[in-house]
Amino acid sequence: MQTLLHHIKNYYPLSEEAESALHDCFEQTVLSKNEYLITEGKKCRHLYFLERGALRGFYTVDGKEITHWFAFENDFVTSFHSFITQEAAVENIQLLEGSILWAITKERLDHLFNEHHDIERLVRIAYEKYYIRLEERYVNAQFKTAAERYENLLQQTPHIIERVSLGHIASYLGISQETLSRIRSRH
Amino acid sequence: MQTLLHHIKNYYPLSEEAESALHDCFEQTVLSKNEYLITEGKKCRHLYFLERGALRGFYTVDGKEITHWFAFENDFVTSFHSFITQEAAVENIQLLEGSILWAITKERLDHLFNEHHDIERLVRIAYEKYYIRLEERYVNAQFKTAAERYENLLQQTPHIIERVSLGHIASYLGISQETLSRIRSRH
DNA sequence: TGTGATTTTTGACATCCGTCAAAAAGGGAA
DNA sequence: TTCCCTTTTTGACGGATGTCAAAAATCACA
Repeated sequence: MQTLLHHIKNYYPLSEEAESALHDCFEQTVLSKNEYLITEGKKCRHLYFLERGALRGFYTVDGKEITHWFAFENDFVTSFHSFITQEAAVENIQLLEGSILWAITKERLDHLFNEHHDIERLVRIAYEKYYIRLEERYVNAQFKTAAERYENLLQQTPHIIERVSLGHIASYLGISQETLSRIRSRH
Repeated sequence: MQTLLHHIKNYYPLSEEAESALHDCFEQTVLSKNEYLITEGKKCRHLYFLERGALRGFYTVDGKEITHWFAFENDFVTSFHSFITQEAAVENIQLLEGSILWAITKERLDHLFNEHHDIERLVRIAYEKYYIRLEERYVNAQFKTAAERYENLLQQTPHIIERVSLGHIASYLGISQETLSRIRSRH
């Protein structure tokens, strides 16, 4: 929990009241490897903070799993579309490692927004950072070669190789596992 | 200006004071076809609302222009990364048609956030919608074929064909103009 | 340590797409 | 209309990537 509060200060320094209100609204969730945090078809009611562990988000298309993001320590995660719209999720979130998460419901978060302007500001600023990050990923996905995307991933998340299977990484990069293997073999 | 205020109500209904404060902070900008709204290397100080017209955002890589978005009526536009961080822009925004825009500076917007909690909420909610839209574009870019992406674009923005050259559209789809031409010729 | 399951690599082949080059079509101005 | 410039299409070719199949390496757990 201290990790979460400490991390949040990177976005925006909260008042003590806001901080303690936040403290009261998050609940710890501990799950083990391969379990599911969110399953497609079900409404996603929580926003999670990942204190320790690793997750992946994926769609299933024609029976194939398409991993579209990974999350590690200090990431906020949820099925964003479902959390915001409160419609059924179209994606799954699975544990790649045993993980410790902190969860807050949408109702509680909305309530916090009403009570504490600075919490809404914090989230507004967090959205800005996450938007910029996604925009960068988008440009990479669309306009760089598979080899460049792989290099990029290694630079930004060097330890991902030790924590995530190459099959999942290939899927994330939008290429086949065989192609990733060949990219790696020619350095 | 009424268009802007009317459009904003789709996101969140503002108090009268907030609405009139907003009203005072936007300034009209009129530019003609092929002019630049934002040039790479320059800091982007404004967020724009596009009342009438069409724009494109693009990077230059190895002397080639890579269009990564289009904007039409009722879109908010800016070089997002530059506007948020106030660093130099890495992209250009160019007019595809003569356009009417409404501009607000970052300073004024931040000031509005402090004065009006509901304006910050409005923007927080707008970010959510824009994030979801980008997420969808990301998944499309990464995991769909060129032909599917083209079909998708036509469904979402049917009139784009009449307003944007095929060269720009091909660039936006991440394919060469020749490939787009072939996709179109086989329906 | 041994065994079976999973992950990763390698090979062969077809397909999609980019590039270069040139032709065709379209648009604007006198 | 005619001319010129821009946009779009078409053709030929090569390279990158996907798919299928099988071998090799690694991992999990008894």
